[in-house]
Amino acid sequence: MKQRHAPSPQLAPSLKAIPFLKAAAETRTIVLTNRQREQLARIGMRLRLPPRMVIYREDSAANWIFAVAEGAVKTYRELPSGKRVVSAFLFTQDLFGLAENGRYLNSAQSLTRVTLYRLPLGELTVLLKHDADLQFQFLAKVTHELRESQRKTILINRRDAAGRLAMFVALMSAEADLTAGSPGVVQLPMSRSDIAAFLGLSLESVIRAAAELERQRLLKFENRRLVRILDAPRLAKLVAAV
Amino acid sequence: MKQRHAPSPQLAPSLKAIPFLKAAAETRTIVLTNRQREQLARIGMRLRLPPRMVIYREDSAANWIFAVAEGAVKTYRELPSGKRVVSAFLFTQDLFGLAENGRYLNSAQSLTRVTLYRLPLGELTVLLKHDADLQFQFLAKVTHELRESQRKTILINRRDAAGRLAMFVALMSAEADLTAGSPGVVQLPMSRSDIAAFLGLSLESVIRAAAELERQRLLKFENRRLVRILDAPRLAKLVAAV
DNA sequence: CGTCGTGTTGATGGCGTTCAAATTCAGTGG
DNA sequence: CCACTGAATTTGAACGCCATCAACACGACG
Repeated sequence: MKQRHAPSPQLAPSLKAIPFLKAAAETRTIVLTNRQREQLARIGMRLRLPPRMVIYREDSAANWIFAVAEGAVKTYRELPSGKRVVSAFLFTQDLFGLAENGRYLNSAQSLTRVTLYRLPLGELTVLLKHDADLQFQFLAKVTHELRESQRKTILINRRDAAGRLAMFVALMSAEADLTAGSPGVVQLPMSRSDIAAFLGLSLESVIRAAAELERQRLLKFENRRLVRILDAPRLAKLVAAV
Repeated sequence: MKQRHAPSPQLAPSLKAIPFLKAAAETRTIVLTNRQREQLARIGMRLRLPPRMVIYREDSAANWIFAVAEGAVKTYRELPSGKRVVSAFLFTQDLFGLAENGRYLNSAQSLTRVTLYRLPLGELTVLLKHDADLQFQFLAKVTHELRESQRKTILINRRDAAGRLAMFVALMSAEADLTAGSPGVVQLPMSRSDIAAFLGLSLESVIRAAAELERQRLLKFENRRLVRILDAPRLAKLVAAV
């Protein structure tokens, strides 16, 4: 019945977000207290899933919110035309399971082997209404996601495919920096099609953009799931050149 | 305290959002209690501003969050290239003033004469940490904005200018429905340039798209600030045809 | 009546989409 | 270890749409 003490930091539910209030330099991410993580662990369930598993479907009853402990997940929407749009890629300490009126707004699928925390929305709501500090962390997290979403909108507004792909790699690179790994080498757990569906480009355009960035000696696509950043300063310049 | 003496719904701070939990049909929007609105009114200040007034600038210290009581506001970003991107248009019961590390991420400007509530972020934070129910309403509101932002991303993904403009008019129409007004007639408090900057199109494309929608007898642009929806069903079909 | 900001129309070129076909890659089983 | 196989990726060619540049109209305001 009793949970083990002090769950591993990687595996206990935790959230990644830049606070909206001014914070000390080292407080770049919000941190849950051990007690809060224990509370979340108590109401939640830890799941391990293989790649390509559908976690939930659009329009189904939204009974849970999910926190990524390890691995990568994509959320996507099916448009009436049959096209798939990837709303977001989620990594360690990200939350997903956005709902409206008790229904999920998109579908979610694992990209890699993932470890998730599945939190019952009803119990979580009760918990949040009793623990304002915990809720504040969630508020900060959702605010963080809102910022990310607005950034994505700006990204999508770019007309040039190479610029969009550069921004995407920069994004993934920032992600990778948080999870260690050799600098300048970025893992891409998603397929080219997923990247295209995320960037709002055709698959072919993504590939041509990748070729263009290699031609410019900014990036080197070592293989399908690995990019090396060859010239970070020039890449940053291209990313900023909106 | 008697409910009858409630402050005017239009003017007291209030928030508009569809809840993420399943709710009764009539509970389509969240409602603050009178007590909560009084608390917000106590720490906040009511402002009346003329059109075209800059409310805050990108990168300046984010000391306040704003709630629209009446009127229309736009938030926008200046890109390095000098282009302006309109992040959002805000109307009655919307919240704006998104910050990161104590700095605003965009600028805000009034489009019409507006009445705002200006809430000091520090005091609001304290209030939220003491009143979990109130905070929950803010959480719901930010979640709502996140959904809106994701919808906008999908909107922007459309390639055809006419489709984007149709979606925009549909959006404004949904907005107008909440604030009364004759059905089928939609006010556009923003300029064509603003619409273009919001939709990620050139000004000329917006105008041509408008002409195209008139040619198809879907809309009639009565004047620069007024559209009439001529054929709602076909408009809806075009909007959905993503 | 002039002027400036806003809105409109026309012509051209570039870039991404689309359709089509070739090629590589990761499994799988022999 | 190697051949097989379907999926993912890559390359090529033509077309269409939107951005851009340029000229012009309109309307509010002095």
